[in-house]
Amino acid sequence: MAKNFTTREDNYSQWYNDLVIKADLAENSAVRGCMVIKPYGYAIWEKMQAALDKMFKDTGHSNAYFPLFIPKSFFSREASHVEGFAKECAVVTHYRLKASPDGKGVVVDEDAKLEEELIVRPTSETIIWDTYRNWIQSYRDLPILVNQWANVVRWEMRTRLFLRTAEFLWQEGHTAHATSEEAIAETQQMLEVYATFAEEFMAMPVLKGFKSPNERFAGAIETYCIEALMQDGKALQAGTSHFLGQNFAKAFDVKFLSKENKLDYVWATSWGVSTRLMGALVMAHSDDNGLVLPPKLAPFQVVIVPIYKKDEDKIRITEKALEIKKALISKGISVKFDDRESYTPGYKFNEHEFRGVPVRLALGPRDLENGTVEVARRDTMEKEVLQIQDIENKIQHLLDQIQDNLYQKALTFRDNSTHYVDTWEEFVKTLDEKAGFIYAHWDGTAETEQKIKEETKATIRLIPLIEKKEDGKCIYTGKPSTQRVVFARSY
RNA sequence: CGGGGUAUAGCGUAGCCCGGCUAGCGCGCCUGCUUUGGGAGCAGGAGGUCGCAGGUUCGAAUCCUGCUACCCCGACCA
Repeated sequence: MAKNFTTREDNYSQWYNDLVIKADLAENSAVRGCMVIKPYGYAIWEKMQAALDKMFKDTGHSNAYFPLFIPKSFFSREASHVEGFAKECAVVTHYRLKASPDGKGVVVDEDAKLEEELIVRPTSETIIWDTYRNWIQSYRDLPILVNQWANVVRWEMRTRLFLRTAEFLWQEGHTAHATSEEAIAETQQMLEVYATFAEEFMAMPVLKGFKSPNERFAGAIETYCIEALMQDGKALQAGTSHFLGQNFAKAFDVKFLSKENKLDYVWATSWGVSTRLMGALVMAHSDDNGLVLPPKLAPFQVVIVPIYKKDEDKIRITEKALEIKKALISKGISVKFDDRESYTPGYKFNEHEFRGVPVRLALGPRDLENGTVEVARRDTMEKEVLQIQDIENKIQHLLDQIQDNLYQKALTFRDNSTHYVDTWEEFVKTLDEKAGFIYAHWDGTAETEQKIKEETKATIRLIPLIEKKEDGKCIYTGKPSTQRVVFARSY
């Protein structure tokens, strides 16, 4: 059991905050709402990036980079887009400082006022579509399949490490297509990519669906999303993919000539996931002993801790440990040999457990005698002693098992936290007593959705993609409905 | 941005009501010796603008005012 560490039952949000800081993932910075992502946390993000980036490339996308700053006028071009983001934009108004009159520090030089103010991007649709205008003349220029890895700024009132910060890292894909069908297919394809990533790499099951008009991205025709369930029964939006129709093409006058020599507006998509996934990852698997990482995203999959008393043991154990390390590396397993001398084995055990290293090997004099090694897995906290012989294959198998077990555990949890309700009383009761995803009928109006939100804080997380048509009555108004939607309280 | 709370060494805290501090303790840190199969022990040592700025007072960590940051609850949101 970790020292001075809040348990989930005791205070879930405190548990999360403590975990992020004590597992060395991130910390608050001197700038309000902005975090410092520490090396260990960033290493996990890099693993996520690498996996996603490969999936983007495999589906034909290329990376590019667009400016951090966006001319203010660009924003006003697409009406609902401005409306959605205006309240949380950081604005650059000047380009120079000068020594302050009292000689203490610097002040903004009022003479250096920008002719047109610049917005720090909260998302890049506008600058990108302004650019695409010059890239696109005919159907031969399409599709454009571009992604960018970048930071964005949304001036949030209340922030939490990874889950909501004023500045965050993400990727945003922006594609341009000749037809509506192709753009919709792209939107759905990227949703699948996100779902696959969440399930295969993060070991986190997700629901796929699309948003109600209320929850839709500002400027989109349709917003698709994946939603995951956290251990406290709250939902977390883990990724979004938007079909933007011709909204941005019209706003930025991006037209192309078709094969038939007809001029038409270009069809668009955009899609993104952010460092918020780090928060999702923490909350999906971790326990009261600290972080639990799926092997596919762990900075180190295996840590080897040597145990010795005498110097001669140390030499022999180090030699054997390095041998094991080499064998594991030959199988593509990432290994850290923790030979720090200033910490005891017990200390190291606790530290690596807290940081979520999937597998720990402990190697001492007894093991040398017997040709064995002690293997401890983080997900179940089980220990066993194995023959060193063929250890690389055994560990590889174990890592696969851990990855799978984490997914199954999360899936079982989600299944047990998914409820079907048909009456308002049941709905309110389930929300308060069980939380989780609630499938219920809704009359399809924004008013009803808003009322439900006001009364219960629950929102429609998504309208399931796989349409199971089922006649029913709206839990709030009793009006007819043809399909259940998913409600939950959310992050 | 509204309501509440907190701010003392790297971290966690005592002291604050009732001013007298040369600011105490635990963890961590440094040095040495002994240790090492689940957060080692002993000895010695370093480390503080008491969040910031004013004010009251012979004297302020302590009382007053303003500001800032963080936490919790709302509104907003990935």
